[in-house]
Amino acid sequence: MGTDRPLPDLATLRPAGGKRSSKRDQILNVFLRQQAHLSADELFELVRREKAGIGRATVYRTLQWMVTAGVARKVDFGEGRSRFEPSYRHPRHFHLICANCHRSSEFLSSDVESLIEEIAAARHFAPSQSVVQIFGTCEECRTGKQTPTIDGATTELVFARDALRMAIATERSGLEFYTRAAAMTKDVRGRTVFERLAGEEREHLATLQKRYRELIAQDPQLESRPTFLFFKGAASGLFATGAEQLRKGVNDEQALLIGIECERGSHEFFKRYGERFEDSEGKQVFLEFADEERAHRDLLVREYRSLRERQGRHRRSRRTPIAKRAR
Amino acid sequence: MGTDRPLPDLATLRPAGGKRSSKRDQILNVFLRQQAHLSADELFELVRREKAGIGRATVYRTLQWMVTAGVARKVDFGEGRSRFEPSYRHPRHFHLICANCHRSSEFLSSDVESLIEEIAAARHFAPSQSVVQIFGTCEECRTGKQTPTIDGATTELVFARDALRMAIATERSGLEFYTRAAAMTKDVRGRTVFERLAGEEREHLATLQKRYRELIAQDPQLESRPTFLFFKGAASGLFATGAEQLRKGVNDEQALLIGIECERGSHEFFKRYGERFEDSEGKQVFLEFADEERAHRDLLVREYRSLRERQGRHRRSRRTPIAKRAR
DNA sequence: CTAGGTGCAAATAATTTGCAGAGGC
DNA sequence: GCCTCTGCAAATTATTTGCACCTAG
Repeated sequence: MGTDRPLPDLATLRPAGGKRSSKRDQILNVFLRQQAHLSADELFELVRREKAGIGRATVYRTLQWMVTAGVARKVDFGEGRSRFEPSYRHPRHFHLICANCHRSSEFLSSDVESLIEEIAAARHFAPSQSVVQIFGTCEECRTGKQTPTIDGATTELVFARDALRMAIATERSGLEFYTRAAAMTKDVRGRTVFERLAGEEREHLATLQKRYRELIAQDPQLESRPTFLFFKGAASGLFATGAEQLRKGVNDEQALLIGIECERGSHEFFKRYGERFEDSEGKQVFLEFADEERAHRDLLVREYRSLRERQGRHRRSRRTPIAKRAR
Repeated sequence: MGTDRPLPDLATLRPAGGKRSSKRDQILNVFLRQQAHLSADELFELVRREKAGIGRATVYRTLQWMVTAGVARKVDFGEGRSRFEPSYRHPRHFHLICANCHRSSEFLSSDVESLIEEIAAARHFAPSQSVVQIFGTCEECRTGKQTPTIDGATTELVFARDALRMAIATERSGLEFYTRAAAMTKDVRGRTVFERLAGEEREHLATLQKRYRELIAQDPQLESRPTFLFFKGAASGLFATGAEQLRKGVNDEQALLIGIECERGSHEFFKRYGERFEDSEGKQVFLEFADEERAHRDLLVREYRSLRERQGRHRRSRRTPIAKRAR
């Protein structure tokens, strides 16, 4: 398990501020291979087991340095000593901590993050890091029965799974939006655009689902593992609201504008989230999806311009069209 | 300042599990008078200043006991030592912690709380306590200029202020809802009910605003102090959604049902929040408001029943699609 | 009378520091 | 050669414990 996980390039991770060092690399190496939250002393033990002659103080000093360098993050579960975790994978994440078995499990929540940002902004506070810890009793300690978990070895997979789930939900909602928009658009060209987008969504949906199935195949338990990434907006968000607006009745132009707005928002979201993470399948999914959304938006924008132009031409008498291709 | 803040009854706070004790009361007393987050040693210093002959160990033991007894809460700001805060005032609250000046400031957020609950539920985790800490730089450290703060002496006032603000926002939104509902309701009796409710909202709104002004008069800076209680749903929540639905067009019966739903939700929220806190003006506001919402809901329910009854009587001549309400 | 509370000093535990020597640039 | 890193041991800091003594019920 796990030792074969691709480690990030040490040179990249170790920023300026210290000498090349030999021992540091040793310690860093051992540290990065771990998947649990280590205490300084546990790390010391591990290091000494691999190579004798490294002092405890050095481990402490190296940990300090790793934290200031941003390679490691210090977490405090209230045990009276600090634990450390590599920070390269998920820049921000939060913890569920079982008061009984002392194990911790991680999660991401873009909803919590944005609330925190809002609150900080309201207080004119410049946030640098936030800690969210939910203490309580885990399912296993409560019911006794063992349930699939997310450990270091599976985090990547689960993250990818959740990214895909979000993308699929958004895609579904987009498909519904475009289908509805196509059905109600009067302008022929506009309708064609919506139909084309609906088609693309359908196609891409199929791709995503295939990819999802492939991912699932990598770990038979993957689907039953707990949610890692919480985000309420994916399915119930932009496109759903857009479809809602369509239902109330709008004209062709408005439908296009709504579509543009949805794609823009969706693109922003996926891009922002995708950029937050280190290389991984999940990041990939986010970024690809962001790209697709932008392409769609561009298409809609072109169509919107064209519609306006044709309307303008019609409204006046007839003028020579200037086929301006945006990009 | 501040020593005259009414202290909660010691007998109530000190639960079974220990002897009457004399020193403990001393320590507890000093502790409860404080408004800052004390470290064990700081408390020891304070206690020894008031009465010599109390050992450091006793302070530590008493703090431990206070925590298990639920009188105090242990907070960890990552300084390598624990701090403690009395837990009687706000059962749950979170912290903004300035990494520069090491001061911390508190906030409440029902939004964060509910997200946390959702996440815990999704993970089948039974949460008991949650910690949210936002580390960063406070406004004062960043800009140098001093801004009004929330300290122990003003927390109660600010909490009451925010409770009132929420109530006022909800009331406003309710007023709009009922005004709109009254305007579009065809049934005379139903319209009268909506008008009456609109009237009540208007009246209560005036009361709340008066109360708000009185509160503000107690502290000239009160209005400019930062937000303590974050809750997005108050103004933009239930009633606003309800009004939105009205705008889309509904019949009398549906309008009543929407009203009932809004009042129910609103009542639940204010009740739940009101129950969470120790005696204070803010709690008062929440509970009173909860009561009012329930009264309104009851009125609407009665009216709804009456309408159904009357419709039943004239069933054959009226076009009455009976919207089945599940839930 | 007796269980639990208390002070003091000593013990732990986690982490830091002083200092002489080693190693990278 | 200079400056930083490193190991070791000693120091510091926060907190706990052992133990003889006290006090409320």
